[in-house]
Amino acid sequence: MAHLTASLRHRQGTAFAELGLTPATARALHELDPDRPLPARDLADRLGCDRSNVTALVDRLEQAGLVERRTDPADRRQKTLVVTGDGRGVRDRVTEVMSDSRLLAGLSDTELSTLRDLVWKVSDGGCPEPCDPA
Amino acid sequence: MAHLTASLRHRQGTAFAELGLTPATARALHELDPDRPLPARDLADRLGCDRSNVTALVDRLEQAGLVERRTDPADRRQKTLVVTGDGRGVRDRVTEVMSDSRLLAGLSDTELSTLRDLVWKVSDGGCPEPCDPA
DNA sequence: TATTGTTATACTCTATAACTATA
DNA sequence: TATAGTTATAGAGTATAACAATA
Repeated sequence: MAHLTASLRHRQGTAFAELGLTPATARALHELDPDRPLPARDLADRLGCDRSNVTALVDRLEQAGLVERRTDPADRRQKTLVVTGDGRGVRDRVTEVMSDSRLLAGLSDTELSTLRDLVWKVSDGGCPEPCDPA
Repeated sequence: MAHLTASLRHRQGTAFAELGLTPATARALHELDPDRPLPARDLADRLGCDRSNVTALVDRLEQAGLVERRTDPADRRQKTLVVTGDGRGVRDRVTEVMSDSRLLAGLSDTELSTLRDLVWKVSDGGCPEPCDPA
């Protein structure tokens, strides 16, 4: 198990680095909806982390030209996050990496669905929150 | 997959915290041999990280009374790490948590061995080093 | 000269708390 | 007063580089 998670993280981290992203910024980009602006607060919820972290994450995505901040006219406290044209392309690559096509290429369809079932069975027993929801 | 790794890390992190350990110190303690002193350099190799990090990790384990530093008489550059009596008990608990008995309790023996086989098959294709070995 | 452990430093990730501007 | 985003700060984890002691 430890072997699997280490292997997964290492390969994804390397692939993300080639896109100029860290694992956290890659995941943030992945959680954004390319077709609909998302308030920063909602992104924090999706990432399961505090809003304060989203600021730095989006700073870097914005600096890379992948995301834009826009003030919501309806509620001027909110800033919505919009994926740019460049951002869409990079986000697609991130999604590919996350679906682990290379990683799972060695498995047959049957093995793949068996693995998926077992993984779900194992992980469903646990807390759904990745971070402490206190 | 992401769900599984997040769930795993969350549960282990919580269990380690109850032992007064962080994930990294728990893993360091786990990699030590309770019956044979290990040079700090070898611990770094087992953890797949730089020697410089081992210093702080062992500092905390030593402060908690779980590990002792001893200068190797044969090569006075080396300091060997010895697990104390207290350390053995805590290390046993860490090993239990890592074997994930609670996590895997819902699976039958057959399912368990199938899962193990598939996980091995998937992870074997990757780089065995968790960190950048450059 | 090469190696062991340490220190100093930096960057990423994440958490809390205080601040601002809105509402 | 409550909320959204920001800033400041802290700690864990990990990396590189330079250093002292030893080989």
